[in-house]
Amino acid sequence: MQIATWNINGIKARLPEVEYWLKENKPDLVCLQEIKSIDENFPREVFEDLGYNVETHGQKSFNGVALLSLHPFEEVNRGLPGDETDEQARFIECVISRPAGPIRVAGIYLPNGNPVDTEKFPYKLGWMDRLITWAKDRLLLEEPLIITGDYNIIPERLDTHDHDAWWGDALYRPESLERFRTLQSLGMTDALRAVNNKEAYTFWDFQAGAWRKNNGIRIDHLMCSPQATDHLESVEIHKDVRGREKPSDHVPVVGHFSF
DNA sequence: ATGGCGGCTCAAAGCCGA
Repeated sequence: MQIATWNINGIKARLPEVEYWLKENKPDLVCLQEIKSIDENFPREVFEDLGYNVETHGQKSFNGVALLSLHPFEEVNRGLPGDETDEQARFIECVISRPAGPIRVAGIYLPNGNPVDTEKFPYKLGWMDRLITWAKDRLLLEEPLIITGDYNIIPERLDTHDHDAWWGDALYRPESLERFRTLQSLGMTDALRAVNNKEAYTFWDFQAGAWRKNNGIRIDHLMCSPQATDHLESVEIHKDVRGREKPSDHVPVVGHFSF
């Protein structure tokens, strides 16, 4: 089974690319971030025609996440618990069923958090604290659990082209990394890093020739519970997608699992 | 990154992302 994450930076602008990529790769389950669309305007029929079940948690102009699955959804939950006042659409969770049992997947768009001297940074940290609380609860189920999406976290030095340029940014500083480490210490494994100990980026800025110069960072992750990690076979970063016509600034990351 | 690009929007210039 292939489970993928992709921050598409706007479904309206990216629909032809997403459609092309799905046809080429036929992943079982895709978590999309930054659909930048309300639920009513999401082009679900396009994906349904390709055989996908579609669930969205949209928002006007900004954020918004979606799930596309070739397998029926057994359960879908929208919004990260823990703060009733949070109106940003950044979390959607589902359960799909396989003969061997359920597989639980959460698609997340973790807040960027910049600039760090504004309310955006504590919002990011609070969101991560809520994610940790939620993950602790879900891990008690001892199911295959994959929390995947745009984490807006650079896990380590190997994941940036320029440590000095990024260190101190909301994506790469102690308060953010401490919380990412907490998630790891709970038993969530960084799938890419578990199978590949080399430089591997998932994002290149639109600006300053970042793609041309390979000035990238790795911020899109598949974090796997022990029961999911047991079935992890490989992880592919579809880097070529960044070089296509009218690309997103993120590329798809695909986990291959033996379930 | 003192933001150069790109997407979004009450549709021009401003907000947002990372």
